[in-house]
Amino acid sequence: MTASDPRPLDDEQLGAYFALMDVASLLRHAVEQQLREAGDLSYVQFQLLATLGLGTPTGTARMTDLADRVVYSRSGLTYQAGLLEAAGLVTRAPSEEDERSVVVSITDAGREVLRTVLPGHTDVVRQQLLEPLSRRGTSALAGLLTPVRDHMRAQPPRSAGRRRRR
Amino acid sequence: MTASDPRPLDDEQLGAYFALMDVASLLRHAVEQQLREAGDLSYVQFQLLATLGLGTPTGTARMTDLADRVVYSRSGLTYQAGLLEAAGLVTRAPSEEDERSVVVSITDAGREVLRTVLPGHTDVVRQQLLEPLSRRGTSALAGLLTPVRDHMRAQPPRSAGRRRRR
DNA sequence: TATTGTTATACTCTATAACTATA
DNA sequence: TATAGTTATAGAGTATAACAATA
Repeated sequence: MTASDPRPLDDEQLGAYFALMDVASLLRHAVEQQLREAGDLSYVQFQLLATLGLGTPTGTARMTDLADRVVYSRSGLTYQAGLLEAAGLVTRAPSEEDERSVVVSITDAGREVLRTVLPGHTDVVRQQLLEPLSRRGTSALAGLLTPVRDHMRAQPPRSAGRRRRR
Repeated sequence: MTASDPRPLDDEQLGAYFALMDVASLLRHAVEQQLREAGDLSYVQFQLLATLGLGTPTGTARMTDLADRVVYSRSGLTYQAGLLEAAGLVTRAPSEEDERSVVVSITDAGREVLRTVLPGHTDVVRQQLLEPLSRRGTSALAGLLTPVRDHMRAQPPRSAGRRRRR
């Protein structure tokens, strides 16, 4: 527990904070519309498919690891994974190493949906975010925010947090 | 309507996009927890109060202007404004210039809640976002994202969009 | 006719707590 | 005992369409 700085944020700090939140919020809204129309996916569902299909070599992940990465509660992931499974885009099977764990795998149909959705998705991201940033800005933004994400993720994990705090 | 670029995003572009979305998502989650505990506010409600209390000289705004800035549908804003009004944090009154419009005003109680919530809010933003960014990074981030927000907002407004597209 | 705002409604999503099963 | 995951449940939030009132 660090002592808190009593000074209010200055205009530049507030500007960075609100700009970040507004841009992400507007972008997410735009992107969600595209995903819904192109593939009947929510953004969270897209994140899950993208994590499995683009972010791992095997196309598989444990439920808890997915929850820590994408969703903030275990039951939330169970719900979303259930929807994806019902749509045939992922499968769930008990892990062979640890019988408590469940391994989620993207299916061929899941990869197909990802392929279908990706071009339009890319268009939206390019038009809304990347175009006004330009090449150099894109690089700078990634350089700034990637360490921030790492810093945030280094803090106590979301899925287990509640449980451990009892 | 611009022709779409058929090339997929490269790693740097994907990195910037996902880092932005992840950071905003994690930050929003952290901030929402603080707002709920400190002042029983959702993030949207905080945005509304902050827009009125910090973003305008008069502490007032029209419903439609608030909707365009904060929420994405008129009915969504009616709902949130209703909650804030029931809590005594804002008032709503018909505009004198245009009888169709409703002017929302932050109350003293609303400003008080804002004051109560702000120090803890600031702590979270500082610890999660600003500290790892450092001074220079904060400035750079604001410089990158403010034009992006302007670019996004220059596009057809959210509240009227659906209606006009009929 | 177009715009402002509200209402009714239905739906999606999320989190909490209780529970089962395995380590 | 601790961890992985599910279920039941309840609540918050959002959007759509239909509506009333004013410009």
